[in-house]
Amino acid sequence: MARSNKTEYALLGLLSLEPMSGYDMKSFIAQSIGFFWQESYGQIYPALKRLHAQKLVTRKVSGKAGRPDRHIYSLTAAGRKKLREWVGAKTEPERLRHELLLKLFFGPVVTPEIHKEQIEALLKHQLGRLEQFRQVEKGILKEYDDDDYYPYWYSTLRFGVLVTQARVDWCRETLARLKKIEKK
Amino acid sequence: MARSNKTEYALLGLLSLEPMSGYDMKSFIAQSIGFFWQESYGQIYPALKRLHAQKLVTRKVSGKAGRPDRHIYSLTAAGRKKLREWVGAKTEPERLRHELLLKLFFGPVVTPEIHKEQIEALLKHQLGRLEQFRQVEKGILKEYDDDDYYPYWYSTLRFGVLVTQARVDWCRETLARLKKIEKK
DNA sequence: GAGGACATGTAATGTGTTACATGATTAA
DNA sequence: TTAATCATGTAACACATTACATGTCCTC
Repeated sequence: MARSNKTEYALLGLLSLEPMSGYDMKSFIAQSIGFFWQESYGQIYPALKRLHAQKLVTRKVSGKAGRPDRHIYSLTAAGRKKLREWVGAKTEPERLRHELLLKLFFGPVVTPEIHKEQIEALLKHQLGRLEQFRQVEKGILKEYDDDDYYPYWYSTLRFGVLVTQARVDWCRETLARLKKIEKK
Repeated sequence: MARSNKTEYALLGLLSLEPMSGYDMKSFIAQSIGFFWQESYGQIYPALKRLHAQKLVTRKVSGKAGRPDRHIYSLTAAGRKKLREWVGAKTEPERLRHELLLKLFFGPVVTPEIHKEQIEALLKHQLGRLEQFRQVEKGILKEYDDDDYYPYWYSTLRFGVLVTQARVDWCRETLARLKKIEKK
């Protein structure tokens, strides 16, 4: 493993679903795993070049009239092997860097009112996401019910639901705690 | 705001608690907010230099025999003002980059057994953290009960407890789901 | 005619960790 | 005697986002 470039593994993973271009990858990510993973073109295109140089993917150029060429990448056997190794390798737990919690930690430097505004904004945001997850949950049930991928994709969605719900609960209990401070 | 350097605000915040050195900051962070915020010396020392150049902090050098000099920084009025502005400013929601979820999303590329191992390792880790949080919760109740900071520090801790508990729940339900796949 | 989708790519910039450099004191 | 703690700082490297560059087609 050593210094593993996670972007490269993410792209290999996407190609294990189906052959696609860098452009496809960006929009696929946005529509599916965007809430826990994101990549920019500035990462994707150089990474694809490196993967191609290592023969972990193949490239086919397909041109349509009046459209820029599409570079369609496919996984090679070596690429699939590399992907499998990564999936099986030890995963370091994520580190948070949570700006709102940091602000809250320095509490008395501002009024409780200001912290309340911050948390209300976060709560609103999380409730919106929760609603989105519920919508996706419905969609996934109808479309993919019998697919091999279904339990895996459903599991990632459930992560979103459970963690977002926990964050919503936290916002509410923290708002209540801040109200108590104001009364003093 | 524009391009705000979060490290600098974090350090201003720490100095709002009490004057301290860069070295102090690193260890303070590790013992308190480390689970949602971290800084390295490579960030801290240059940031302190910049804050000093902007007169947001003052520096006093205190030397003890046989020990390297300590540079003790304190917040200036301008620094405190800057800190308050940041706390009140809009906070962008955090973005996750969750490697384990990414691996899971590519599910059928390996056996369910491999995903189970991954999630069991995560579960073990999260349970350890949960236990730590419970210990800190006890400690905080005894020591800081009547402090101005108490509700704020307690709130950050509660975030850890609630979100970690949600992750634990997720691990368990996902393990159950993976078992069903194996049976097929 | 303005803006967005399509499509690939590089450059600049920001931001973060790790390794290196120095060197005394103290505890195992 | 080996390692950890104390203490500051720089340099190298890794990784990510955003801006820039190019250019057509299609929709409002």
